[in-house]
Amino acid sequence: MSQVRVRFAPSPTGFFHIGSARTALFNWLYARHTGGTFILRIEDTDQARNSEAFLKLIYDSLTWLGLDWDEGPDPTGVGERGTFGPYRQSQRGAIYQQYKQKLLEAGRAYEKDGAIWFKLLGERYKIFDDHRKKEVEKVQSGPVLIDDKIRGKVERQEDEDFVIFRSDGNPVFHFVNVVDDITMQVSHIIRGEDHLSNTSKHVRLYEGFGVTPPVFAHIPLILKSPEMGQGKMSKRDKGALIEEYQQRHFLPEALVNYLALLGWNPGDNREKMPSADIVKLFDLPGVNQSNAKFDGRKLANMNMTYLLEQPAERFISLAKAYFAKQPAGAAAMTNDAYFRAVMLMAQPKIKSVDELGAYTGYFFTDDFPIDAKVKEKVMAKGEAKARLAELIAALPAMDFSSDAAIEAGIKTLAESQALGFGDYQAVARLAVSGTNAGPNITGMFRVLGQERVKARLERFLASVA
RNA sequence: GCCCCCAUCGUCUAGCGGCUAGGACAGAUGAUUCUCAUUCAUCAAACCGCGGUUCGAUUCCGCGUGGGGGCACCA
Repeated sequence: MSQVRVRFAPSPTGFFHIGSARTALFNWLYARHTGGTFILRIEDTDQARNSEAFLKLIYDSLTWLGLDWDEGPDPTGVGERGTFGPYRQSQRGAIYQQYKQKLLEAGRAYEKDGAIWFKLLGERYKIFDDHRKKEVEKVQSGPVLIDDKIRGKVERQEDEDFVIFRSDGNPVFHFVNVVDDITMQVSHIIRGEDHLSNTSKHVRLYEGFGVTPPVFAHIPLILKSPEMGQGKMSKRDKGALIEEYQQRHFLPEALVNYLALLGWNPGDNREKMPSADIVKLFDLPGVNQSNAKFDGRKLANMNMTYLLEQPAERFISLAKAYFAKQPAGAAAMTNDAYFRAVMLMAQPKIKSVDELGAYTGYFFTDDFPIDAKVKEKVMAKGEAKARLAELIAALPAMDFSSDAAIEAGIKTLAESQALGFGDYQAVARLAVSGTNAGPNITGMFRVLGQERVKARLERFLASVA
C-alpha cells in the first residue's frame, strides 16, 4: 500500500480562520492516523494580496494548535523540510513552465488573447449564454466522475476550456494546485466542500497530464451560528480567527478537540478526548456530509473542562503568559509564591484564562472597586456592621496557618455569638474583595494574610460607618 | 440563470427498515458548597413537506421546500 501524503495549502492573504484550521486539522489527523506525511504548501501566487505577516500567522497558528508538518517551509522562514520542494508556490515558477510546456506539446493547451487555455477533448459547438450575454464555445467532453471519500460518487460536466496562465504570465490556482499535487505526490486531497465544484476541472487537468488523480475527500464547511446570521463563517465574524483564541489564552487542545467534533465524531458518545485518541479514531468515512454551524458556547465549555484538569504547573505558566500581557501584570507577578497561591485558588473557579485579571484583581491592589449592588444586598442583611466589628476584634487571636484553622476561628466566633459561618462570610468577602464571587473566604484570608485582611476589614467598616 | 452538495432537539451529533429517537452544549428547576463557579439530579427540546417502495419508514427512491457552495485572465 502506498504511503499517504496529504497537504494543507493556505494562501497568506488574510487572517487564519477557523475553517482553515479545521481543514488543516483533518489533513493532519489523517496523516497521523495513517502514519503518512503532512505537507504544508504555501499558495502565495497572489502577489498583490500576499504578506509576510500573514505567512507568519499561518506558521504561528499551526504551531500553536500543535499541527506539526513533515514537509514544507521551516517556520523560522529559513529553509524547508522535505525533498519535494520548494514548498512556496512563488518559488515554483520553473516547474509551472515545464508543466505548461507538457500540455502545449501534447496539444492540450493553446494560446488565446495572450493567455494560455486548457483544451478539453470533445465535439465543439457555439451557444449563446443568456446569463453572460455572449456567445461561448462549449465542448461535449462527457461527464467527470469523482469518487469522493466523503461525498460518494459525484458527477459533473466540464464544458468550457479554461485559462491556466493569465495574459500577465502568471498561472492560475487550478493549474498550480494540480501541478503541485502531482509533483509532491499527494495521495489524498482533503479540502473544503467549496472546492467540490472545481474538482471536475482538476480531474481534467490530471488527465491532461496523464496522471491518475488522487483520492478526493471534501469536508463540510463551517457556517455562522444562528446569532451571527447566514452563510459561511467569514473572517469578519466574531470568533472566526484563530489569533483571537490565542490572544484570549484558550487552550489549543480544547480548540482542537472542539474543531475535530465539527463534522466528525468517534462513533460513540465521547466528546472530550485527548488528541492522541482522536488521531487513533479519525478516519475519512467518519466525516459528516452536512455543514456545521459554529457554536462559541460549546467551545467555551470545552475550554473550561480542559482548564479545570490542568496540572498546577501548566496552569501557572498559562496564567503567567496571560499576566505578562496585562497592563498591571508585571506588578502582580513580583511575589512569585503569592502569585502562585492566588492563581491556584482561582483555577477551579474560572472558565477561561482571560478571566483571571478581573477575577483576582483585588489580590494585587488595595484599591479595588466595591460592587455597589452586592454591597447594598449584603449590608441590608442582618447586622453586617456588627459582624464586621466582631470579626475585626477576633482577628488578632485567629490562627492563619491553614484554611481549616481559619474556618475553625470563624466558626468559634460565630458560635460565641450564637450565629452561623455564613453571617460573617458574606460581609467579610465584600470587605476584602469588593464582590460576592470568588474563592473560598478561608483561602482568601490565608493568602492575603492576617495583616492585610485586618486592614481591609477596618477600612471597609470605616467607609460604611 | 446554470451546475454541485446537504437536510434529526436552538447548536454539535448518534441512528445505517421495526428504538419510549440516545448523548453533549446552551436553557429551566432542584440538591450540594461559606459566596461564586464546579459537581449531581430532574425537566423541556428534533426526524422539513408530499408522494412512492415495503408487512413496516427518521432510515431506501422521486419531487418539492429549505440551507450551503461553485460557475473569473481570485485563491
